[in-house]
Amino acid sequence: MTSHPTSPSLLYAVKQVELVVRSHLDQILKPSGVTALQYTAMTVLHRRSGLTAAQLARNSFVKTQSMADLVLTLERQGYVTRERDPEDGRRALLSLTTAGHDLLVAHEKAVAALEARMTADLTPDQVDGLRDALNACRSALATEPAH
Amino acid sequence: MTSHPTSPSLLYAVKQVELVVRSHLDQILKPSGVTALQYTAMTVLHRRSGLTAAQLARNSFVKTQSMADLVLTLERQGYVTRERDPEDGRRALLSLTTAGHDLLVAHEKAVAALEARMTADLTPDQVDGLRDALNACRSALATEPAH
DNA sequence: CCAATTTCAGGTGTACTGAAATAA
DNA sequence: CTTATTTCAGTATACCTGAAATTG
Repeated sequence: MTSHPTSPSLLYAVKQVELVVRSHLDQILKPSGVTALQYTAMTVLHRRSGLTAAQLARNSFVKTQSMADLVLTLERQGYVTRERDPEDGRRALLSLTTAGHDLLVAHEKAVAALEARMTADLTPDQVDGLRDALNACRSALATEPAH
Repeated sequence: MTSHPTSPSLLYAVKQVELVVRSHLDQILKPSGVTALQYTAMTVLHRRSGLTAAQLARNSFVKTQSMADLVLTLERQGYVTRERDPEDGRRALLSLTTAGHDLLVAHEKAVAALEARMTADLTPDQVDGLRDALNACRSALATEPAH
């Protein structure tokens, strides 16, 4: 349909999927006391240990202070540790603690099941196409959003 | 076990696109003083005038109180009005004011340009496929997430 | 001095829990 | 009585602006 003045756009569709995913993810994570955003940051740290908060922030398109807030919470909860970079005293390198790693493992299955449920009505080819398209969308917009 | 316990997932890809879109949208909307979420709610009201805050909340997979907060802000800013449903005194029907409508019109082009930029590297077929896939993902997860 | 990162101070927006009031 | 909706009170997190401090 191309007749709506503000027809449901792709931007809206992306936001809707993110909202419904987050509502389910929050339900899964509620017992652990971490939010979907905190969990996401932890999965990034798991894959790329030793990042600084500023690097994490750029990766997530938020201001460094916002990510610093989130990291501080995770540090207080004992899921993340902060160590000075011996080669650059300005940097505080982040990594998961054992508790942080355990938390990821504890929810691995439920999160995978959520993703499987989300894509239940798609063919494998459609899933691949969705992944590729999303990555292309991210890349196309991934410029510095003016700090 | 062997490779990535938490490899980049579709859930993560969706979140990444949402984050980068929001960072651009916030830049576009900053002069107006509305956030990306408030703007999104207004586009929904534009398409479906007369919704209640509770209906809007369900549409966005958030608690009614969260949406009530957002609506209150929009009302204070003069973008939304609230009128009692004459047929059901419990309900407060929401609709855009002229100012609210004008705000949507004022940003229509910039938002469309953002979407065009996002999909610049995709073929028209890929865009259609992305839209269909996202809608399927939303539908597959769109159950009541336990109020 | 300049650039990157962190930190501090302060503020608004988002979203939640829990509970109470209102009306069908 | 039950249910849907709104409203009130309080809290934690998310995200921002602006500025200062540290180090390279």
